[in-house]
Amino acid sequence: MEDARTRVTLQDVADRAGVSITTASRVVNDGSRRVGAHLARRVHQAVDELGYTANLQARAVATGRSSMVGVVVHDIADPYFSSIAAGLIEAAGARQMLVCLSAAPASEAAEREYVALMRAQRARAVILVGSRTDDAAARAALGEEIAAFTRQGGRAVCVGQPLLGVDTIVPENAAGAGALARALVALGHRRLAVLAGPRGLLTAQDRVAGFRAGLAAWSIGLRPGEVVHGAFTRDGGYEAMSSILAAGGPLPDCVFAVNDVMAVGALARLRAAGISVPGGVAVAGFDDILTLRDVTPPLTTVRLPLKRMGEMAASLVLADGEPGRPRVVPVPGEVIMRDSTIPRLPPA
Amino acid sequence: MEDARTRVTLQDVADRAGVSITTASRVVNDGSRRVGAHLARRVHQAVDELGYTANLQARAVATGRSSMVGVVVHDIADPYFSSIAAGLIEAAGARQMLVCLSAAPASEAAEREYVALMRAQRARAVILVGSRTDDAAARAALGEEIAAFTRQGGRAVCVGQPLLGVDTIVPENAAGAGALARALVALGHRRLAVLAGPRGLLTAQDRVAGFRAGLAAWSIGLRPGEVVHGAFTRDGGYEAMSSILAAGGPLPDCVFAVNDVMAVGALARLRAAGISVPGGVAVAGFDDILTLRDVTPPLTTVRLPLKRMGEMAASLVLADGEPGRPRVVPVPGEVIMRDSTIPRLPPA
DNA sequence: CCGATATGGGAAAGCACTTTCCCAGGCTAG
DNA sequence: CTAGCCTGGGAAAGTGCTTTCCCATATCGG
Repeated sequence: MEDARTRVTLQDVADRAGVSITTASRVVNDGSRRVGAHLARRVHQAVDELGYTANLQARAVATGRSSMVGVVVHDIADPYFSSIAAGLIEAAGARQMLVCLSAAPASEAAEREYVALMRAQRARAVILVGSRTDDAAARAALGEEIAAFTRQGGRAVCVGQPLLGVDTIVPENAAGAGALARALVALGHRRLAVLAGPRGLLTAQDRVAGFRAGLAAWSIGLRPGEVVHGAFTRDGGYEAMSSILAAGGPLPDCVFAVNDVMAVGALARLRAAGISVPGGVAVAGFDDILTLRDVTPPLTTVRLPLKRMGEMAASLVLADGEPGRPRVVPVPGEVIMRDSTIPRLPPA
Repeated sequence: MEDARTRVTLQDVADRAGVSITTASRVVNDGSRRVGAHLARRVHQAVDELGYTANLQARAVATGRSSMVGVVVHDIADPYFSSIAAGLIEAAGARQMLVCLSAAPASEAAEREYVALMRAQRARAVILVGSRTDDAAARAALGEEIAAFTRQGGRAVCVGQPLLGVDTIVPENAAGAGALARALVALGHRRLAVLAGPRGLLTAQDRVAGFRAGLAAWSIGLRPGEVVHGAFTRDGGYEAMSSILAAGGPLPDCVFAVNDVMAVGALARLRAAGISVPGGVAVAGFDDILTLRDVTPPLTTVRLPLKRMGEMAASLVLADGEPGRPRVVPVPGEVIMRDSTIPRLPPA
């Protein structure tokens, strides 16, 4: 077996060094116990000559702990998630954790399946990044799987809504959208519309609700036709904007897309319609996606420290808190006013 | 130990079902051998009651094969990589592989380290996504680590330059840039400049070289001052464009940024300088990044099927070719002409 | 100079599985 | 009626590692 020859084990190392496998093991994971300098050298030499690398799987079985952490995002190609993932991967790498990534397109059933897989892998932790949905049944099933995972000794962390009973990094969607709404009204916008994202997604719902609350502070309401749903994507924004245009009435002063990606879609749709921004309609987004900072006109938005949020999630995995009392780490959003919401006329 | 109680093993299942651990194992991985219906039912029931999940690590140790594949990209927040990763993750997930992701910022030393980690994990495969560098020594060291990995039974796949002696998905950077150059000249552009990316990166070098070759077909050359290096990022493009402006001479007809992200930086710099695009200077990029399709003016570029490339890489992992003869899968780029390169005057 | 205490090495018992090999019982074919 | 074969169950030997426990030697205080 060519295979067999090349697969060198600790036993091979021990044999070649003329020591017991115990001693070889102690040398390889130095620190566990002192080994005489002479034998240690012999073992090291054998390791080099044989090109030995410890089998981490076997080690994990023997010790009962692994360094794997599972991360599930909705869509890694979406800059929102890839930014968070970047922070997560960097921080996890620095802490010697092995990150396994999976994509579960906003489906708690798929997330559940991945948590089950991580449970089978005896992963140290699982991190669920992204909005919860309003499907209570699916959420409960997911929660149960997570409970099984934590009961087994794993940690669970979520980035999104604190609805799973685990440590959670919570972007303040409602507060941010509220602040944005107030700022827009302060600028002079009076008739607002919202491109509201998918119906079931709580992040979208929170942002709409927060926006609505912010407007309410100025006694401004949103009528049904002024809230139009669509996918959380560029095309979703494009189409949602389309249906606002198709409705025919007078254009709103300002359109709030619940994320930047949709806002860009809306900009594209308006450009296609020959409507200038902000001259014809103002547009605002949410997230402050880095790659989207150079669109024209520059987009008013609510900045979320995405990369930082990923790092925070990674920290939570290590910092073991008291069980039963999940920690909640709120992350405020910062309103960034740019050209896309300059009012048609300065406020009277 | 609360821990001990909740960690249920196959032995526990066997005990509860009143069968041997052998039988329990056979039932759990059904298919290995027939088991009487009666006992099978008892085992299944025990599994359910105990909430048993097989320990995949232990299984991997026992069987000697794992389903893990390691992926290393330069920067997951970069849309180029996140798109490829998206394809990879989707395809790998469909094939029941577990994807572990790491970021190694264009450093072959870091990649080497990760390959070593995957070797220790006894991963089934490792996929290196991204440009090789011109550091031959580092590349050799990486090659050696990969060789050790494959010798051990792992597969290795690369997306980039076919320089590692492993199966490789090769974007045709030179050919694409060449085609772009010819198209730009055909449009009437005569004085060209290149924002060339980082010096050591072969992908950047290939694109510059291909562009140069394309121009040569029209007997047009690039003088030293017309090729300026910079980071493979938005800011890199911004600064490279800055130094072209700072040089003072007459503006080139068209600037080719070797990737879209840099092109967007260049657009931003030109906007800051009050130079219109394409009125003042034309700008072209490379990659056709999805999130950047809506910048203004729409960017002329060379489209690479990024997501598809990720899927192809995942396929290569499974399709085992003959050893010693690494496969090379070229991926052509498609020139996409958009508004950013409309010439100042129509060609005479 | 002797018993107490480090010190460092190794045998063996895990860890949670798979898989080979053996065996008992039931069936069929001759 | 019996040799031979299939079926399904289990004991036990791996898989590659860690860790406990035991033991021989060396060191040290009194």
